[in-house]
Amino acid sequence: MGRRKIQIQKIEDAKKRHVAFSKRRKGLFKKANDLSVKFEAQVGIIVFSLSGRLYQFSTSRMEEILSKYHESVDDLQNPAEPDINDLKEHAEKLQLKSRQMIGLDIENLDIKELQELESKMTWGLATMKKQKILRYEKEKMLSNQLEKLKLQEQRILKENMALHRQLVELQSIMMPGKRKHFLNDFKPKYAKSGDMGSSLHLGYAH
Amino acid sequence: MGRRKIQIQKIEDAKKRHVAFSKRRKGLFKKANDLSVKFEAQVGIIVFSLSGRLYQFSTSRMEEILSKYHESVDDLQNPAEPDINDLKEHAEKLQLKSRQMIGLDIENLDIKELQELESKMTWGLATMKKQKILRYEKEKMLSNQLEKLKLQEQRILKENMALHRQLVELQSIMMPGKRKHFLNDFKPKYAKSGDMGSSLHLGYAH
DNA sequence: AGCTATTGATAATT
DNA sequence: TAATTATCAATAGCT
Repeated sequence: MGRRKIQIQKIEDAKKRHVAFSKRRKGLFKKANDLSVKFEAQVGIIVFSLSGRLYQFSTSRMEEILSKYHESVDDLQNPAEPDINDLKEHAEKLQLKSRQMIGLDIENLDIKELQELESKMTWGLATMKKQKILRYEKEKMLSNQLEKLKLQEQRILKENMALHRQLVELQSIMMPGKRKHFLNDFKPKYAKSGDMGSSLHLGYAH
Repeated sequence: MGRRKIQIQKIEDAKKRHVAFSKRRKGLFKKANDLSVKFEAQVGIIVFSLSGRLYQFSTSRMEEILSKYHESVDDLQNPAEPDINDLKEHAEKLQLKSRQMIGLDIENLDIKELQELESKMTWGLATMKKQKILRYEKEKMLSNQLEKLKLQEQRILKENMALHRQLVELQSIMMPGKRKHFLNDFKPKYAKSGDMGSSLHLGYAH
C-alpha cells in the first residue's frame, strides 16, 4: 500500500490515526460502491468508530436494507428455541471467528455450521415475531370479551327491568295508592327506564 | 488490478460473474476486517446479490450492531413530523447521491444537509415508537374497561338477585304455598344464587 | 481453485 | 485539510 508495510495497529497519535481511519473508511465505501454498481448488489455498511461515532454507507435507504435483512433472516426456519446459553456460546464463537476473519473465509466454513449459527442467531427475532402475534391475539381476545360483557350487561339489565316492573305491579295490586314498608327499602339503580345503554361509554374500534 | 482495466459491468456469463462477485465480496469483507482491527471499529456489512441472496460480515453480532445503529439514529432528535412528500423527496435525493458515491464523499457534504437528511430519515422510526406507546395505552384502556364492566356486572347481578328475592318474598306473603298466575311467567336467568361470579371466564394478566 | 500482470489503495510525506 | 507518490494489495483474465 503505502511507503511501508503495516501490520498491526499501534495507538499512534490521534491525528494520524484519524486521517488513516478516514481514508480506509472511504476506501471501504468505495469498494462497496464498486461492488453494488458492478453486480447490481444492494449494500449497507455500518461502522462505529472507537469513540462511538456512526458512519454509514448504503446503496439505498439503510432502513430498507435492514428490514430486508430481517426478513431474510426471519425466513430461515427457526429451530425449536435453542438454549439461551447455547446461543450465547455460539455468539462468542462467532465473534472469535470473526476476528479470525470469518468474513474472509466465510465460504470455506462448513455450511451446516454456518446455517446452524445463523438460525440460532435469529431466535431473538423469531421470538419478537411471536410476541407480535400474541399481542394481536390478546388484543382481539380482549375486545371480544368486551363485546360479550356488553351484551351480557344488556341482558341482565333487561331482566332487571322486568323484575322491577313485576315488583311494582305486584305492589300496586296488593296495596293500590299506598307504599309498602315491610319490604326492604330497596332502590334499584340499574333498572331505570331509558337507560338501556351501557352505563360505561365504551368506544373501541378493533 | 487485473490484466485489463474494467469500467462498467456487462451481463457477462453467469459463471464469471459469480466468481468475480465472490472475489470482490471477499475483498470488501477483508477491507472491513482490516478497518475493524486497525481502528478497533465495529463494522457490519449487509449485501444482497441481484438474485436476492444475503451475504453478511460483522465484527460482532449483527443484531447488536443493528440495534446500536437504531439507537444512534434514534438519538438524533426527530423534527416535528416533516411532510411525507418532503421525506420521500429527500429519500430519493439521498438514493441518487448514493449512486454518485455519497459514501465516498460523505465528509465533503454539507454537514447541515446531512443532519437534516438523517433526522428526517428517522421520522419513520419515531412514528413506530409512538405507535408502540399508543398500542400500550390502548391495551391498558381495554383492560380497564373490562375491569369496570366486570364490576358493573357484579353490581347489577346483585341488584337482580335482590329484586328477585323481594319478588319471591312478596309472592309468598300474598299467597303462601300457591303459585301466582297473574304475573308474567318470568324466569330470571341471571339471579340464581351461587352464580355471583361473572358468567364469562375472563382470565387476563395485564 | 491458483497464478500473475496490472490496476487500485494507501502510508508517509509535503 | 488536500495532493503526491512510493509501495503494497486486490483482482481480471487465464489456467
